Amino acid sequence: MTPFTIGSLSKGTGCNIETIRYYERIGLLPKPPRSPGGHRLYEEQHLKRLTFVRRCRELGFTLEEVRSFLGMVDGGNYTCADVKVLTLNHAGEVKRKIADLRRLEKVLRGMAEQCEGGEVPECPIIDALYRKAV
Amino acid sequence: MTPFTIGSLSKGTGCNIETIRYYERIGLLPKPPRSPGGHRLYEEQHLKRLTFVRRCRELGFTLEEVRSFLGMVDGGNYTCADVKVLTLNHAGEVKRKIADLRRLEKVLRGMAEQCEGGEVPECPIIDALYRKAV
DNA sequence: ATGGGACCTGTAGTAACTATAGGTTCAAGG
DNA sequence: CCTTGAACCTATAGTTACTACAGGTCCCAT
Repeated sequence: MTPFTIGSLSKGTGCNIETIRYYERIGLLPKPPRSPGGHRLYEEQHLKRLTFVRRCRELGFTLEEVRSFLGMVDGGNYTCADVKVLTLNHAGEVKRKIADLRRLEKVLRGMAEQCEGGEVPECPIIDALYRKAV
Repeated sequence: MTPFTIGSLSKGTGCNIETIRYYERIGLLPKPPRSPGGHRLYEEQHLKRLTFVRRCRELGFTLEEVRSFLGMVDGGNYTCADVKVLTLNHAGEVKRKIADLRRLEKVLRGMAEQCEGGEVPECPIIDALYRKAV
């Protein structure tokens, strides 16, 4: 259980060093103790917390949402129901985003289909962009 | 064919005024002529160009991609094939993004399912975030 | 001629990092 | 013990694509 440096924390979490310092600056991670020379010294708890943050980010939660998760956890004043609501809301947003992107892909492929891809500068895609509504 | 103001251009395209000025600043839209008092005066061509830009943005192209479309159009040195490649590449990216989000939604719903939503502070979602890999 | 809405410029703020400059500390090899 | 170079430090600026001021000017209908 010897403390480790920011470089090790970075490797252990896959989170890059600048980002770790950034999280500390905005108050998402606690200020860790320092070595006599001023280097940050981390322990297991920091690694866990940062892992939590990164996982939330991978799931598409904003830093503010992560902050409120952490606030609940730190305060111990959350209920399972609270967390479930946040999670399902977020899942709903993701679903909407998927629907948007699906529509988008369809439009793009539709445009490309009308295009013969020849060596001429008359292109139905460009025309579509100039004229058609999405 | 009388020239119109930035407010009308904004209404005609659904693009907000600050954004129009921003596009001009970064060289995506040409600097239009001005009234004696310094107000911007637009014509049909500007409206078409801005519509093109907004449509590309709705389709998820970055401003740099839009810039290269416009460069091709302005230079007249593009072929239908060029445009098709860019479009299909972009469609591929969108497809990948959809796949990611689908995986994401599944994880989120899976986590929520394991949660009874009770009034207790022991929450399987929080546990999952602390422990499981995505 | 006057009031107020539309316009002007320039700057700063947003999210979530990433990158750079210019300096200090640490640990391993000689 | 000393040196060297990798890893660390701070502070600031840049990224994308806008958006939001502040503080002023213009235009046009009454």
